[in-house]
Amino acid sequence: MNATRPATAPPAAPGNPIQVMLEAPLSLRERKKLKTRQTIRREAYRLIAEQGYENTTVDQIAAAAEISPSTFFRYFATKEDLVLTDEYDPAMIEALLARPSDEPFLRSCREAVIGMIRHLLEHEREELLVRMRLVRDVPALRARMMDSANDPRQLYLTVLTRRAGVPEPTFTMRIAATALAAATTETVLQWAESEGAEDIADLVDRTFAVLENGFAGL
Amino acid sequence: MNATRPATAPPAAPGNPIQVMLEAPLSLRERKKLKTRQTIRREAYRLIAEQGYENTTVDQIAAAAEISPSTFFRYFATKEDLVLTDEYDPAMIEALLARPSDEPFLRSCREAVIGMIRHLLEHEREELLVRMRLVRDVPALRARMMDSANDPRQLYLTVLTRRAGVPEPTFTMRIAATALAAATTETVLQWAESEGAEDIADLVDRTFAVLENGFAGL
DNA sequence: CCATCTTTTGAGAGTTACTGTCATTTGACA
DNA sequence: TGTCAAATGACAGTAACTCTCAAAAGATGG
Repeated sequence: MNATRPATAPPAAPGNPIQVMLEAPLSLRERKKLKTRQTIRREAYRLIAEQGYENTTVDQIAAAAEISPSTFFRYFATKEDLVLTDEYDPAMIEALLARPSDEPFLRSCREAVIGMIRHLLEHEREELLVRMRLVRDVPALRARMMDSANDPRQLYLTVLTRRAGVPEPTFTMRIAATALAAATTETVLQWAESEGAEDIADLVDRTFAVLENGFAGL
Repeated sequence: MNATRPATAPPAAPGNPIQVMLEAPLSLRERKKLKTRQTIRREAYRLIAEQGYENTTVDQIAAAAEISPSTFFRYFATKEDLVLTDEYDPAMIEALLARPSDEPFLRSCREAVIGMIRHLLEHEREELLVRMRLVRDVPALRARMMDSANDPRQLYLTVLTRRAGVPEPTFTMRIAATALAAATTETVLQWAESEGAEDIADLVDRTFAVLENGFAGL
């Protein structure tokens, strides 16, 4: 995560660590890679917006991005990853681990989730909405969204395990992480359902209220 | 079996409704269909046990079941459906609706889930274990398992909505159904993880304990 | 039992997401 | 500038589906 390893004196960049990480000095190669990745995504979203997800083929996307289809799969393992991949997990883990470890886990999560979402709303609200709409509408995406590789479950599990200082997660932790991941994901989907009209922080609050109260009143 | 003619006076068959439903007079056509379906599944499981899920092609399954590949897809919309399709939802819904409607929903669920699982263990423990092992090991299956079409989420949602006597599920209900579905599915997967050694009823109890107590102690 | 209608099936061709290989290009670095 | 490693493109292949159409088999009315 620091300089490209190119031991060639990266210029010191002060500021918050995330910024630093994002604006780290990149070699020409890596700048190109990043640019290609962005181009692919941009062209893909454009085509998908025009024609729909299923009607847009990888070949079309590759053509629009001016790369070969082979190259597409070097950037995204599957077509679904175009929509499902993000890079927030490390930040989430950090935010969660930063909370006092004697705080109830649900509370830690609520704070971390709300913090993350605030950040997303500020910086890429539109993209988030587009993505969630797609996940909402395309069955293949909805399914994959819940896959353990891509979803927050592993994240919660990691944090729970580390907080408890045990080597392996317990049964209870697995259940908690799974339920929590499903609930938070569903919350964002419900926000997309309202086309972003609802206050997502409020929705998150209501979600955690259900969980904290043991599903009371149902 | 008898009555090749469903339209005219099916013989009254007393007994429990499920039995009746299952042993209903079937036309020759329908009996054949059922048999084909069973053959496909049996041959598929056999091949999968020998070669693994990914290495077993639909063409192989079709050949083993002595049908054409086209026909395979008339019986199972996708290869995944071979493993993921079951017919327990109606019984689950009934069991849930049969519980007193002033009972806390979580308690109703626990009872219904345990009842259903007891039934499964008695009648098809091995098949359940095989299926859950597959779901556990094959990413594509794990992913699809969580898809709203195949999972218990819709089921819980239906019951919650009907119990409340409202036309549309509320946000809270959606969250609850989602979390609950994820938790129960994960429980069965964890049971498969132990190769069926753990007492599944005990696992279910522990799962509901986590949910009822608002994830306390984590 | 026959004639007709409907459902089920098989054959085959086509699409698309993905995989693997190999030669060529391009940036890194000395 | 020359050498090496990473990135790319061209190409061939696989397997899960989809569609269409004609043949086979069960259902139905006489």
